[in-house]
Amino acid sequence: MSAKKKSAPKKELSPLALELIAARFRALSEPMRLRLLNLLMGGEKSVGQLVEATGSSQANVSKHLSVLREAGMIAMRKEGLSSFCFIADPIVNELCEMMCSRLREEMESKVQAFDAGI
Amino acid sequence: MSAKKKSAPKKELSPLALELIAARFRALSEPMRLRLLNLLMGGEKSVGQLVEATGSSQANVSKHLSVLREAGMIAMRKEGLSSFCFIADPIVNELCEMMCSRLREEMESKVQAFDAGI
DNA sequence: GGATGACGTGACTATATCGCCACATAACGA
DNA sequence: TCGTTATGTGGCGATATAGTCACGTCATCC
Repeated sequence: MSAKKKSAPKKELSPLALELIAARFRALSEPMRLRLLNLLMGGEKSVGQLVEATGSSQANVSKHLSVLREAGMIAMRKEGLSSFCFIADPIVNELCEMMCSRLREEMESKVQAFDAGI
Repeated sequence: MSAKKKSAPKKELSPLALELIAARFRALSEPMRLRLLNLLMGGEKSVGQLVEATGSSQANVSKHLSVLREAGMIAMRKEGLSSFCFIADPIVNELCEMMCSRLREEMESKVQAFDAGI
């Protein structure tokens, strides 16, 4: 074949791949879902615990958990009456921490620019 | 102070931080914007070039570029009649490549599970 | 000055999503 | 079986967003 794998001067992503990637980012694009993920980073929790921790309604939490589950970011484990959620994709931690540190850098640079009188 | 920086057993994110992080992920949650970013990974391009490459309308491309610009992911450079766009935040490459490779892993594991007859 | 090309922007429609409500479902105990 | 508890789900209204159309703006060329 003439195609060389390592060169790849221009790799166009297929519409399906674009939609899949967008869907995963979309799952992370809501503050409430980020909050739930942030809580789950401290270990698995039941839906009720998440409801109490967030102060939101149970229905709302349940729907957001469904979104995260369909995106493959969390998984559920049933135990008696309760359903326990846990992070199923380690990429969640990486992505969130990366974004957090990046935001912190930006804000700090803005503070520096402000202090410099620019 | 009693608070130790390195321990941080539970770090709750502020509503502002959550909204800022969500806004950045939201900018990446649309296939068309991912497509534009993917094109810009090959180097800076004018708006017209992006319009031609995507086949979308000029107005639509312009609006998506505005979203990416407000999210701080790209920047513009005017040269004569044209405006050239380029990726301003290196996190874009990392995030997209990370997500791409993660998706590839998942799909491959699904293929293996399918081949295994599960 | 007037015409042209490249780009941004406001108005509009269609669609998607959030949060809430009520209700349905499943598991457990008396 | 009946009631209680924990969770999932369909419907609803309000809001947000993608895409399109038309128009405005700015730089360039005649």
